[in-house]
Amino acid sequence: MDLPELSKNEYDILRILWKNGRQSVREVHDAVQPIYHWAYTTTKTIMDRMTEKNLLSRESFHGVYLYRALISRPKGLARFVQFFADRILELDTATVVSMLSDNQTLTPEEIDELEEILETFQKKERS
Amino acid sequence: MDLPELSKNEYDILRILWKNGRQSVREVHDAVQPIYHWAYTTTKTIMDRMTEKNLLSRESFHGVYLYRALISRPKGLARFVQFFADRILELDTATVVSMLSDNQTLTPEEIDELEEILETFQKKERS
DNA sequence: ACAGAACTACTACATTGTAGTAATGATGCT
DNA sequence: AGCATCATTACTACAATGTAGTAGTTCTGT
Repeated sequence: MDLPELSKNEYDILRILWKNGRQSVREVHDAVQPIYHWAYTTTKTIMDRMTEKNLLSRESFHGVYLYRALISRPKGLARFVQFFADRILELDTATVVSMLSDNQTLTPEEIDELEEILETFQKKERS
Repeated sequence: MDLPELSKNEYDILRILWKNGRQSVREVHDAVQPIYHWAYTTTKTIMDRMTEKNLLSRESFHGVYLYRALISRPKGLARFVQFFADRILELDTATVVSMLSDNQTLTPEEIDELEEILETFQKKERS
């Protein structure tokens, strides 16, 4: 499973699921509501497409589907960090990663994972 | 002219033009080549669409079109900074802006402009 | 003056952003 | 228990974006 290129929408859906574990469309929808003022069916469509792409899995639970993130947070973050460091800040990713780690947004294990992802990714990119 | 939502592609084209001033498709194309391995016509299409949206202007110069950015760098950056601070780092934009300013990626005037943009933007967003 | 190279306009098709509609299933009320 | 209503789902739709091909036009070197 290689590093996906997530859209903002997709990323924000994942963010909810990383935070709250498995949830229904309704729950995710209510959670993104303050940020995106989507119609309910918009949330649904995005989540279904993400399921097709294996970014999410879903299982039926008492008549409703519950969705779950299939990629880790470091994996979801990596390309954003890469892009932001590289092309907005124009500095190396290490500085940005250290902000994330100071910040305790990610656990130390997640930081490790992120660092490793970025390393292999950058190596591949240069070749 | 309100704050545009730029795609990564669009942003990277603008980045070239901010750096180098007015350029032909060929020049921009060669400059993005290391990052995106686009076909020449892809670069062209993106730039034409950006022209339609008034992100770029173009003028004919000895039989070739030269393109120029119509928005300032702080304007182009603002939404990325906003998104990144808010949803990736989950901290306020000030911290990120201070990185940009330490970094001398932007001139002090550009930093000022960026700060102002973010302020009004966030005010609007909350309302 | 013409062959080939570069440039431009137009077209194309898949994916994403955003949402509506119709069908199906669950729930509450009488 | 039976029906009206509400929520959920599947399917469809249409514009914008990502990515590129083709055909026509212009330039340039010989």
